[in-house]
Amino acid sequence: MSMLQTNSRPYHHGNLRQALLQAAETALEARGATMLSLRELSREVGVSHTSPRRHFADKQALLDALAQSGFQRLDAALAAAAKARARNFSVRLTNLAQAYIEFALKHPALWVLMLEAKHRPGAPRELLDASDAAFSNAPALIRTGQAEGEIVPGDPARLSLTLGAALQGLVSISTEGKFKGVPLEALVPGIVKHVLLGLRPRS
Amino acid sequence: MSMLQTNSRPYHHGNLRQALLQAAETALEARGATMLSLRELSREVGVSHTSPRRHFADKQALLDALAQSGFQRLDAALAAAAKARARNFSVRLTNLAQAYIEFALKHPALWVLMLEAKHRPGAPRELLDASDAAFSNAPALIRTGQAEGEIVPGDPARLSLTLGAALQGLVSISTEGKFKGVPLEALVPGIVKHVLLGLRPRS
DNA sequence: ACCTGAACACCGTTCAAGT
DNA sequence: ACCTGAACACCGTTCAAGT
Repeated sequence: MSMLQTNSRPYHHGNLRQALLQAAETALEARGATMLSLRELSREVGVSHTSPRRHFADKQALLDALAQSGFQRLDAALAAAAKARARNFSVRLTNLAQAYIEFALKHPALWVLMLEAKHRPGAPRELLDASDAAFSNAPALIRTGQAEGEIVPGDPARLSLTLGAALQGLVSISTEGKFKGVPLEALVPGIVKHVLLGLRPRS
Repeated sequence: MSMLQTNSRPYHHGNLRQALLQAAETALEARGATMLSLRELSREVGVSHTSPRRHFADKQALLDALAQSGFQRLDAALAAAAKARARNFSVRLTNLAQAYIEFALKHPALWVLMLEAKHRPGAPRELLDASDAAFSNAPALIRTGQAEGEIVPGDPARLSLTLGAALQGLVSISTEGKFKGVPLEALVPGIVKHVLLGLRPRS
């Protein structure tokens, strides 16, 4: 009866949306996106299998919401890394890069989900906005670098595309956080150096 | 009866494995990986829903085989692009890059499947081998560049990682083949140039 | 408002059986 | 060898109904 209801789990659950997202993320990292079942999530959260419908139109909507929260957390992590003061520009750039890699390696399944969700035709606007926000951190730092004379002139978005793409690709190319046995974290400084100095010899 | 059998579709189908892979790829690009059903593929190919079992242990095995064939085709496309003769090195590098981008944009759903399959823990060795082969084209070209004095000395694998990652990331970052409205093909020369010359001003 | 239970039309996978 | 049909234990989604 109602006497059994507690504040942490009232009749109307109170937090079903958040509880479902949390359970989904755990299940996602543990068993993969293919194995994720709304019914199973409902069971874990302790609610009937039709309840999620109140908060998510369908399974895809739940996955989109999860991806969106991922982009928001990525944005926060990158912003924090970019804000950290450091003696020279390339160190700050490396810090941003490391934060990016760290996030991807920490939530590998969520990472894949984020990319998929973003690419899907008809992805919700909110999701794309969250993604754009996260990917605006690198251009902002590049702009700072230009002001300091550390970066060639040009459109910051275009210039940071090379760095951002290299980092994004580093994660995609690697398997289990490594490339040819070397952990990605150890590869980041080299990547940043190459992007700054280029592969062509400086006569 | 047996009189109705034709050479193109004998009783034992003859080509069920290939037919399933073809149908799967078509369905994949048309409806997405989530919507892909073995039973539906069986119906399309005209076979009972248990027949795929003869050729693929389970659904994942079929997807892995599809991803593997993707890597093999990517390898062929990249090898062809790298072989094409061109006056100077950076043009050859750009050609390779364009072939890479072209493949990814031509088969977007297959592309995602390939990356996922490769990242999945327990991915079959054959799949990883096919992936490694495809990703060996860039280091090979970098090695050539070093011989011509166009690329700084160093481990070709490490050096080409920056280029390969940048291209891979370019696809991942983009939505519907565009980045901020600009088609990826138009962005490739700039990326290659940045990777060669670097973002830091050349005094 | 928020949640439930029954019902519908699907799945993937297994297994004994057919040619 | 290769394929089939029935059966099992699941899905996602819909809908009328409960508090």
